[in-house]
Amino acid sequence: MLSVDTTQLLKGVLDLAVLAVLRDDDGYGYDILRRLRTAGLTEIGDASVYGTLRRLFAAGYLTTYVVPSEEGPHRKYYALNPAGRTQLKQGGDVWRGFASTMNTLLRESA
Amino acid sequence: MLSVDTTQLLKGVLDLAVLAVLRDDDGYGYDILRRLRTAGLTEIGDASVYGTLRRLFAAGYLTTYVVPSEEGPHRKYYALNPAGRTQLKQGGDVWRGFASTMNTLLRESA
DNA sequence: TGTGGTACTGCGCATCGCACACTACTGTGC
DNA sequence: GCACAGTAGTGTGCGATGCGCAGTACCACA
Repeated sequence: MLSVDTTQLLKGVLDLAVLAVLRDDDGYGYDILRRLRTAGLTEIGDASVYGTLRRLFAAGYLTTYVVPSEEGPHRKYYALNPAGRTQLKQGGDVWRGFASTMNTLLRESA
Repeated sequence: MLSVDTTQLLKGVLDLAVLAVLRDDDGYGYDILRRLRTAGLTEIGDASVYGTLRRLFAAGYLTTYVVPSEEGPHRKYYALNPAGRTQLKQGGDVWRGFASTMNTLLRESA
């Protein structure tokens, strides 16, 4: 409610983060969650990632395939398709522009 | 819905942006809106700014005083109080950490 | 009189991250 | 055999927040 909340900062950026960690290697939800947490987004919730993956898939940015595992439940892998790569690129540009604007605002203390 | 939406990126950051533009000079809503748009947040909605000001005030980060204007309606000025300055500082730190994490994620293309 | 710019309020909506509960499979230890 | 932890996914509903839009009000100018 008050105080600085990372949750709100994630809005609109989690999509981008998920696309980013899928750029070089396909991944399944649980693994992507670990990648994001390892990367520094330590407070991310599991439901957020699964939800994001479903949204990105519904939006046509990802393809998916199921792989049975010998050490647990099946894994639903996701992979970037061309539209996803375009989105990642565009999103990155928007992010950089936005971040740059914010940095300027925060640092104009002369 | 699809495409890259600046709206979502603002979530949680608008607070910070408003605190930032109030750091050096008090301001009233309409003026703060102009400052933010000038600074680069061109697509920001007026209701967002007014709402944010009310929230920040309710949270105890701002003081306010009304100044009658000779060329239009009265103006409700807002000013940072000590809690607001603390919040600005902390928020800035959180933002920089978060932005740094995202930049790393987006640029790990070897 | 009416049109446009200034300035603020309130209502309701859409998005999205998240907590929580639930299902389900595997391996380990009692 | 059974409880338990770790892995993996789905579905529901909530809360925070930016935004569109309507409404109010004041001023200047034609």
